[in-house]
Amino acid sequence: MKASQLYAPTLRESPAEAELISHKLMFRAGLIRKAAGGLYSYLPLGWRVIKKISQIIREEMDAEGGQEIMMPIVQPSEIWQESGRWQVYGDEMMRMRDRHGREFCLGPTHEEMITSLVRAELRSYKQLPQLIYQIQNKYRDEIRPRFGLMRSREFIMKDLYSFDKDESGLDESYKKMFDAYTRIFTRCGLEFRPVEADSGAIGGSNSHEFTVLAQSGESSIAFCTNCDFAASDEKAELKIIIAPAEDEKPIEKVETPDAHTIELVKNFLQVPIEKTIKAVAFQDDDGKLILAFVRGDHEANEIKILNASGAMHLHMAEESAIVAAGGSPGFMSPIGLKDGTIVVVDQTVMEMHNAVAGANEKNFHFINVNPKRDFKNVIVADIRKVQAGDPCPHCGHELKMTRGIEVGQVFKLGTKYSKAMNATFLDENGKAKFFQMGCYGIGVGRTMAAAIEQNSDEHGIIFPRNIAPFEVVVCPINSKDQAQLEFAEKIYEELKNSGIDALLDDRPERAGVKFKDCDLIGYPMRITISPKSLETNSIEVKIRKSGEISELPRDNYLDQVKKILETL
RNA sequence: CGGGGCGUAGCGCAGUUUGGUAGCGCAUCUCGCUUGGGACGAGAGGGUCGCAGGUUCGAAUCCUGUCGCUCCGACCA
Repeated sequence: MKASQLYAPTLRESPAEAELISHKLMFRAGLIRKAAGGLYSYLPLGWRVIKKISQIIREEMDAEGGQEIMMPIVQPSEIWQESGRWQVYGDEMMRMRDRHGREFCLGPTHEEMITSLVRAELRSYKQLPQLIYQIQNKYRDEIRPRFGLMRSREFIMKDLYSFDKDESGLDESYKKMFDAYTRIFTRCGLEFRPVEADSGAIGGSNSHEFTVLAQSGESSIAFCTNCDFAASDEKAELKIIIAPAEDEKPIEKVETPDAHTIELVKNFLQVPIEKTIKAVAFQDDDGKLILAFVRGDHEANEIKILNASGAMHLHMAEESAIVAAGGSPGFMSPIGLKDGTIVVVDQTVMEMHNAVAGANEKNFHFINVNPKRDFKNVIVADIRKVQAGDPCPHCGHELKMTRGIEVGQVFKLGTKYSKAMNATFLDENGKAKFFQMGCYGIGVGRTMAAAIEQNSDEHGIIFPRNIAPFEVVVCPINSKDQAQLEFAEKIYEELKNSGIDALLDDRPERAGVKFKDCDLIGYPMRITISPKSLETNSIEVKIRKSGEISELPRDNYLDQVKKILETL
């Protein structure tokens, strides 16, 4: 490809709306353009990257026995009615009617579609397992699309669905995909972690998210400094922290004027924050009060509280509800509440001794609270959020927190969809059984964005070689100098002939302009052709990532170029 | 859905307070000059000022409505 013919409009300035580095750079480098909120066109350079990522995904899916298919984007409502998700999905689903008034949606995902497809044809255990995938646009009418390709309404996703005859088969399929994902993101040049995740609304028993480490990420993860453990902050299971043993003192009520926050209480009573217990009040959809207690320096984890309390949804409690249950906002404890109030206490709180907690009376706290002795009728569970410094639940070493971008997830669905949609096969004994299913997604556009988010500097993108729009750009200093241009063209042809994905920047621009564009777009390697090249019969190689420059003799540069590319 | 901000040339913005017939930088086109890090000079093209209605002799500017974008939050996997 010659740059003079390439549709790659680069910009000096980024649009005002772009917040993330990756968003700005994708826009400035001419990779994408916006059509409307959350809807993007991929220009030639951007699409080349997408195709390279897709190809890596294909190769790894196929290596595990995946078979590529293509299902319709437009899906009939009936299959969604069957699974019950036509209602559940809500406003996030893009819906439409045809001329006869029949309802359809633009597929936000394809569990229903694949299940309805497969149940007609896969009838025997002998046909299992099956790993079936597609790479295709998905539609989710996000309440707030943002960050360019990170959260868009139309996005490219690889979704694979596994069908197994039993749970151990599913375990195997899951493992295959887990390993394939690890290879895919490694090949894409990403620094990532598979993290244990909450399986959320898609359902199922087991789930990992593949998260690219980046400060701008939307999800927060905890990871161990010693072992492989990593989990999303919502999911991370925590060990009980046992406080040092103490003699239990009798409980005592003390006046704590205006000390309605933990900070004020600890200062007023001169106790360490680890000796305090704080409350968070929620109500469920029916208005029922749910009080959660965690140690003063800990944060309550809503998801865990939800699971522990059995509620469907939680929202912050109204003051009146707290008062009605016998509590006093800012001065709450599980002691002396009215019967029937749901109280969830963090497991670590139960191990505290002679602690400080509210007295359920304005301006009063209890001291010398011993939860095991003093708390009655409470649910004890792990309900706090992980924080930096917590011990790893696997090995006990210190956990650290980081932010990340979720680029893929793997779910064990089990029989959730096969049951709902009555998808069965006959087993060895001729008995009908539900498929054990798994689903495995990768956001292709998001992977591109994440790669850029993780690989850039003040000059622009630094593409990992495997997903770069071109591996090498050949850049004559002065394209109007016929000798230089011819020299560059020869190099370009030689690179192409030896299988290297090269671009010739033959634009009649000044060298500075071309260099700036090369850096902005982020080709891993630039080969500069200058008058000196002609004189000494050599080429100059510049590595985008390191800025390193080297002279290579014209005769045998190809092997060295290949060798260097291997490292990028 | 709540709260803030914004819609003026492809991009970034000024002009709006105090109505008087639209401007700057970048980009684009032509010519000259220049060619190792976004040069310079001269010239040119490009905007129903988001849309609709109203006030006015006159509206980018004031009023009403509407659409869209965007940020924070809530919601959601």
